[in-house]
Amino acid sequence: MAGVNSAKDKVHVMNKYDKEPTYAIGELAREFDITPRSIRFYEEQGLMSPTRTGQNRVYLNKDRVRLKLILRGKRLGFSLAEVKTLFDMYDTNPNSAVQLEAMLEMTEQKRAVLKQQLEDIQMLMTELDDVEARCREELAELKRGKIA
Amino acid sequence: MAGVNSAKDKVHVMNKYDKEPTYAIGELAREFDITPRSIRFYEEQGLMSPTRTGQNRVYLNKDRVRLKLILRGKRLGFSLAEVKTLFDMYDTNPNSAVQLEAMLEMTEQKRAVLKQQLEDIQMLMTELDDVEARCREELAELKRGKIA
DNA sequence: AATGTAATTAACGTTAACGTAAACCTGTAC
DNA sequence: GTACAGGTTTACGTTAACGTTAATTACATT
Repeated sequence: MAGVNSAKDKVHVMNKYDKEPTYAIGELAREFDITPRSIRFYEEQGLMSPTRTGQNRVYLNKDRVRLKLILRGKRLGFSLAEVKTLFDMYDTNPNSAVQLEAMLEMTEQKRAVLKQQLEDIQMLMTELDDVEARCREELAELKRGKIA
Repeated sequence: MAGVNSAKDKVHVMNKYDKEPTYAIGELAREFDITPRSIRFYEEQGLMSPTRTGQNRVYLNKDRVRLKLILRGKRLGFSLAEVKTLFDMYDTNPNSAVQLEAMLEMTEQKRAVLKQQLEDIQMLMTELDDVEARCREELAELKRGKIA
């Protein structure tokens, strides 16, 4: 359905004195450079629940914020399931100590993973240095005619 | 088949004066804390080719080293396919000038990728720092009773 | 009326890296 | 002489995060 955000449509969800902006799925998709399919998938996983106009999804600011948080979580290396548990906690008991500590625990975990990756990368880099040095040496010898 | 590494079996692959150690699949699996299934899978993907005693796989030191490299590559986020191309490059014509040049080019590429990954990880870490700091602050305020 | 654009649901496809039977063989130990 | 421990192949199952049709609906424009 086109024109979800046209003036005519918006009459259904807000009036002249209540103009919270709404978004169609395509708009959000473009804004965050993802596909509508992804957004529907997030909903299917229980990460969002936009309202409807007829059968069309209508997103409010809170939904947009949620989407932003989902993507941010993904960038941080959280799975959708992990993001969902955070959301669920926030939904049932916002800003509780329990929730904050859960968040801290998760970030600690990710930090450990990242630390391991850093060490591995540094090890591989020195190994690359080795391989490269040996390559250059063999090449030099080849060109000096010492081999072949 | 049990006892691949028994003295009797080893007669087939080495004598009193040539004692390169051999490993059964289960030994390597335990040593690196993976399953035999994984090791067979790596072979299926062309990453290793252990010798056989009858139908049983027998691993030499070079195979063990390969396995170690595979696992390190995985920890670094390389796919098995990527690890394989690296192996293939090293295996084919290790001494030709052309191959050496190609290898150098490849290591340069990998180095660039690793550098990018390093930067990404560092960015993620600072983002995690941010999130964590805000969490701790909110927690502190909670405990000071400033928020119910 | 026809065309175009955006939306919907349903459901199967994809990729990587294995997990998990099932059915078999076989040397070693009790 | 049989049970066990470990090995074998073959092949289908699993997970995450979507991609990709397909078939349909509905509004907007020409």
